Amino acid sequence: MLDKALIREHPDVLRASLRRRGQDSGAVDGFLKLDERWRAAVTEIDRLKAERNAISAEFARAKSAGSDDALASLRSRSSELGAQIEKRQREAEAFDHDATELLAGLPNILAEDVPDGLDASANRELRRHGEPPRFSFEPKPHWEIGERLGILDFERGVRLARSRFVVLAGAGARLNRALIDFFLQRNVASGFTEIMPPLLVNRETVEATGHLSKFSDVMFSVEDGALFLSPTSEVQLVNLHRGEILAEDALPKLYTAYTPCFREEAGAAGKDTRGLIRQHQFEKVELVGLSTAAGAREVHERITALAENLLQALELPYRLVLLCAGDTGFASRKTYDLEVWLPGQNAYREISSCSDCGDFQARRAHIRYRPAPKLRPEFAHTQNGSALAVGRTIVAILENYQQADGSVRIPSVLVPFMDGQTHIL
RNA sequence: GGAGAGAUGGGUGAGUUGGCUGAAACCGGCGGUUUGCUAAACCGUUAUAGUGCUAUAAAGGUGCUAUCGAGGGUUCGAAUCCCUCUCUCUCCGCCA
Repeated sequence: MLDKALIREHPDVLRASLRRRGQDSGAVDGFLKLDERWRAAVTEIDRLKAERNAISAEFARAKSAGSDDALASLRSRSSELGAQIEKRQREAEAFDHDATELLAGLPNILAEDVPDGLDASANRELRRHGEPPRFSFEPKPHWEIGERLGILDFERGVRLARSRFVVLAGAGARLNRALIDFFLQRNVASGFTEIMPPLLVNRETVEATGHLSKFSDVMFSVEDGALFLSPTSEVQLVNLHRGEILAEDALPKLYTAYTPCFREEAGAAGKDTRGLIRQHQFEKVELVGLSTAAGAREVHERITALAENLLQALELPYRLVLLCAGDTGFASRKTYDLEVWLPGQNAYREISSCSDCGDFQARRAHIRYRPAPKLRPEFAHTQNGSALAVGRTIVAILENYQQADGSVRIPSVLVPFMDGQTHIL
C-alpha cells in the first residue's frame, strides 16, 4: 500500500509511475478528492468530540455540586453532539472506505532504474551465464524424460487430485528433496534463518502482502474463506513481524523457508498445460529480507546473487533480466527475474523472481523499525526472491542434463545430496 | 470436542460501587548527577496512530481525537456494565 501523504504531496510522481506501467491514473484524482473530504469530516468529528469530552468533564463537576438543571442541560447538549458525531462519522467512514479501496488498488511506485516498456519484450537482459548445452540428438521435453524414467507421474497426479497435480516417484522424489536440502543449506550458510511456517494463513496475513486485489483468483481457500493455502512463503515470511517495531540493529532480518505453495491460478488456464512448469501445488525455497530503507538495495542484490549462485552451482545456463515497468509486479518497485535455459522449450524460462518492494508491503503489514531510540518508527523495506523454485529446477535438470540413452546425469554439486547417485537411469 | 479461568503500555502487574486513568507501581530502555573505571545509588525521561495549526534545509513544536484482545451495545460519559467473536491458560476426551 502506498503512503497517503506521498500521494497528497507528490501526486505527479505516482501518475508518472502509473503511466510507465501502462495504467490509468484516474484513481489518483479520485483518491485525492475522497481523501480531502475524509479529512474535513475527521477534523469536524474531532472538534465535536472535544466539545463532548469537555461537557463530560463538566458533568462530573456539576454532579458533585448537585445542580439538577445544569445536569439536564448538559445531558441534552451532549446527546445532540452525539447524534451529530454519529452522522458525520458515517460520512467519514464512507469516504475512507472508498479512498482506501482506490489506494489499495494502486501498485507500488517504480524504482528509477526500471526500464520503460509495457510487456516482457522490453525487459532488459543484464547478463547471461553458461552456454546452452549442445545435443547430438533431439532434446526431449522434461515430461517425456520424466515419464520414461518413471519419476514424474502426471496421470496418477490427476487420479489423486485433479489436473495440474503430479506425483514424483523414486529418484524424482529424491531429487526434489535433494534440491530442497541443497538450497536451504546454501541459504542458511549465507546468513538466512530457516523457517517452517504454517501453510494455511488467515485473511489479514494474505492482505498484508498486497495480494489482496487478486487473491481470490490465485488462492485456494478453506473454512469458508477464513484460511487460505499460501501461494508463496513470501506471504508467511513477510508477515512474521507484522505489527512489530523492530530495533534498527536487528535489521536486516533474513529468512529462508521451504514450503509447498498452492495456486488456483484461475486466470492461467491453458498456459503451460503440459509438465511441471505450472502446477496447483509446487515446492519452493524462498528468501525474504526485512531491512531499513538504506539497506534495501543491498539486501535485494544479495538475494538475487544468492539465487544466481545456486544456478551456477548446478551448472545451469541462465540469464538475469531486469523487468520493465509494465512487467513489474504490483507490490514491487524493482524486480529481477532469473531465467533458466530449457532445451525442451528452446527458451529461457523464469525460475526465480527477486523483488524489492520498498515499504509497500511493510506499510500495510505495519512492520516498522526505530532508527534510533526516541525517534519515530519508520516502515521497514521488504525484499523477496525464490532460491529457487524446486519444480522448475527439476525441469531444468532433466532437460539440460539429459543423455542420448534417455538417462539424466545429476549435477555434481547435488550428488552428495543424492547419496552418491550420479545418474537417473 | 466438553468444563472452567483469563486477555491492560517493551516486560511484570494495579485498576471492575462507570466520571481529570493514556492509564499506578515495579522491571527494563534512554538521558543526567555521583565515580579513577565498573557496579550501586539518586534525579529525569520513556506507547502508537490519525488529523488541525505552526515551523524548517531536514528534524520538529503545539492543539484535538482515537486506542486497555477484536467488533457491537447500554450511557451525557466505558479499561470498568451487557452481547458476539478471537486468542491464551488449566482439567478431561481424542489424536500424528
